[in-house]
Amino acid sequence: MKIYNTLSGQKEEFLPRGDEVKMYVCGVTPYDNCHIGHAMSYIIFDVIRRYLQFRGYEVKYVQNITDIDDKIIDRANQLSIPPRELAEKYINSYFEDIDGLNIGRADIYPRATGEVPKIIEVIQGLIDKGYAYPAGGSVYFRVRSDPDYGKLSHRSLESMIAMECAVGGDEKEHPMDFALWKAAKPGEPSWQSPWGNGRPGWHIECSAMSLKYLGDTLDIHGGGQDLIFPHHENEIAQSESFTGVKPFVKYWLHNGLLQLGEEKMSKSLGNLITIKEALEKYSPDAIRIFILSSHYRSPLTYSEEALEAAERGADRLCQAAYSQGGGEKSEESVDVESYQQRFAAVMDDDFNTPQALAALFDLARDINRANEAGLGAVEAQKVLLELAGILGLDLKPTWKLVRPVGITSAEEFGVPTIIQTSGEIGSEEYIENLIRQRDKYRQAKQWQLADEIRAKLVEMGIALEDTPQGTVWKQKR
RNA sequence: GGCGACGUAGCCAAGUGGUUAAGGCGGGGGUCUGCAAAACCCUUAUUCAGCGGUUCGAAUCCGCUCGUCGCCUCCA
Repeated sequence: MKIYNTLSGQKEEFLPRGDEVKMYVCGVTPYDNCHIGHAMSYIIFDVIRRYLQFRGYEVKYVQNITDIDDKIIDRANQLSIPPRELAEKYINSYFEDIDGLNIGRADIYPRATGEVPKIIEVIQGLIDKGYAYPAGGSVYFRVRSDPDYGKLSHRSLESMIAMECAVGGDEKEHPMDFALWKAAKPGEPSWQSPWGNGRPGWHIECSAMSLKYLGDTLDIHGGGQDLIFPHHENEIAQSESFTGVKPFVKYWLHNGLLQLGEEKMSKSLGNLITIKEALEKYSPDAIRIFILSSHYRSPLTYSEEALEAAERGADRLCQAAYSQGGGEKSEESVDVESYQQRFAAVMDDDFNTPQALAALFDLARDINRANEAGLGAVEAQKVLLELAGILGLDLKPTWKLVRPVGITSAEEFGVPTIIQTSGEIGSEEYIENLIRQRDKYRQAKQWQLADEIRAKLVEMGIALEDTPQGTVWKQKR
């Protein structure tokens, strides 16, 4: 298996250090609802984890929650609620979102506020070794003490300072030095430390948590490309300086960013579509297909059109997974092995999900073809579901079958122009009664009346399909 | 200003030196169907932003031009 490593800028053979793959992905700062840019990142790493497991690896997956930072404090103050309450609310919202998108949960979700002792331990260690210094109640990392600083983002300290963006902090020795610990301001939540009351800086929690839960070296560390600098660069500096062990991370993986229109979708720009909004309009499978149909390292632009295309694609896969063959011949006619191999081969090449999806669509066509010819495709359908499952696609059947009814008396067509049915309007009972009524008209070859009912159902957003087994229907999204 | 990515059919999007340029959506024609729907079959890029170069051979490598985007500040 080959994986593209941001650190080397190349695809590398994937060789985890132990039996268990140690995987860490940067999580959310819960001060607002997540948008589909976040969904993109978490879906991609969910697929990577599922695929590793499929390939037989044990995976230990840790994802942090930054439940204390400037934005949480600001927003909480605006709303006049405690920061903890705000964070709690959006952590719950986050879990609803990932569950809704069929994203598997990480094994551990450590929270910054729950890891303060470990954070203090790491900071103290860095001070002791001369990599950090306290100043004015805060503690800063001394970037000049790390000769490797800039190796992930491929830039030099000189080039960073060249842009006179060196902001603030007269107390810092070097403009690029960054905070490990922030001195408490009045009214902010704070913790006691050897340097006075304060709270953790942004980058230090990830170092502390990954060291604590996964050890000195991780196999995979993931996140969006916007985290490469400064966040991940700083994590490397902190972790490698603290442990003296290199590398901190064997494979750095970064996903491309979701664009909305001409710009990156982001909370600060406010140009976003939340996961909840997306899930109201589209199925989880459609959202996943949309995201996985482009390579994870490429940027992707959100559009309604693309999501709708993905929705139809999801329908197509689902249809193929559950369609019934007409024939008696049970002999398997699809070469499932070639599809399994093709799927694995493209996923082995830096998780080429667009190619993996292409394989699934080809397999779906083969299944339909077999069914059309009355040949067996049961095994192929199982394989389709299995491979789709690696991409986190559920392919849940949405069609419901209504069996045909016989005509019991001619009177049933006595007052044919009035569509009447029992059950609460819009309920399943109501819909299925209408379908049975239409069925009777069809058997009596009263096409116009039958079509009238179908038109009424279509108006209600119900799609009908007449099959040899009966009429199936579903609510269109 | 520095670093990086990208520009492939109506739309989305793979492919990165050599047989017919994946796949999805959409469009057109057909089969099936009472009609539909779904499905299946055929079809939809002689060509990969433009211009040069390297090569027996390039969408794929190199240079330049144009255009778009990301990072360098909080961000998945």
